[in-house]
Amino acid sequence: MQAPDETMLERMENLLKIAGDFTRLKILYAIMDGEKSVGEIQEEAGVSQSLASHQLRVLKEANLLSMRKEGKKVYYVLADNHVRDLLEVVYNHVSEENL
Amino acid sequence: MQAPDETMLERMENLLKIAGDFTRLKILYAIMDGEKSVGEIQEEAGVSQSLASHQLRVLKEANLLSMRKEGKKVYYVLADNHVRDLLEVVYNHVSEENL
DNA sequence: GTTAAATATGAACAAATTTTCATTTAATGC
DNA sequence: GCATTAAATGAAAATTTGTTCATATTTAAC
Repeated sequence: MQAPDETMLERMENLLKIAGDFTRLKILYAIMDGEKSVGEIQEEAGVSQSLASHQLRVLKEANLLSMRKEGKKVYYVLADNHVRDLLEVVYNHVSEENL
Repeated sequence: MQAPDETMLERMENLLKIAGDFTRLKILYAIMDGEKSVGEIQEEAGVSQSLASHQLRVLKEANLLSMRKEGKKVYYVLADNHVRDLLEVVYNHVSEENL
């Protein structure tokens, strides 16, 4: 098999790096079922306001999330189903691990 | 959807972190088609002997690789097809990105 | 037992990342 | 306008990570 070119590998690296963080994983799962406000996300993920906001920005910049403002609140959603697929594959892998 | 428990999330984090590195991605693709010796891997991935060895250990400890010794040489292979699946999903995601 | 080849290891350094804390901006209601 | 709520931001501290360099181990050949 031919390995992806450097640019592709870099993008893959970036996506994996961004998904590969405990806080961000919790955030992603918090909005699996649909959009949530920052406040709801921080509560469900159990992280501080600032941390939620910082990591939401990271996820957004990586195009894993999109957002919408309504009044004082900001709502985030998964950008598409790739994220869901990725997390599913990863979940399946680790649940079949025999440790 | 119910988020995976903390232990699962940690394992997922770990797998994603380990896959999310340029050098390690190159190594993984180097052995996509079958086992290779460390020497072949370092050449194909274009990294130093020491770096190849260090990262092979990381991949091995994460159970992404298994190895076999034969004479002076050590051969590494992908541990299973999950790795392939994961990289495929990630590749598909990034190739559909509109940047 | 020496030498050479292949791989592994440990320590040190540089760089990147995650988190916290304090502050700021934006939107609303009074 | 002022106060309040929600979210974002910036800088600093804390931690983790990736890489290199030098050295060690292992195996085989002589």
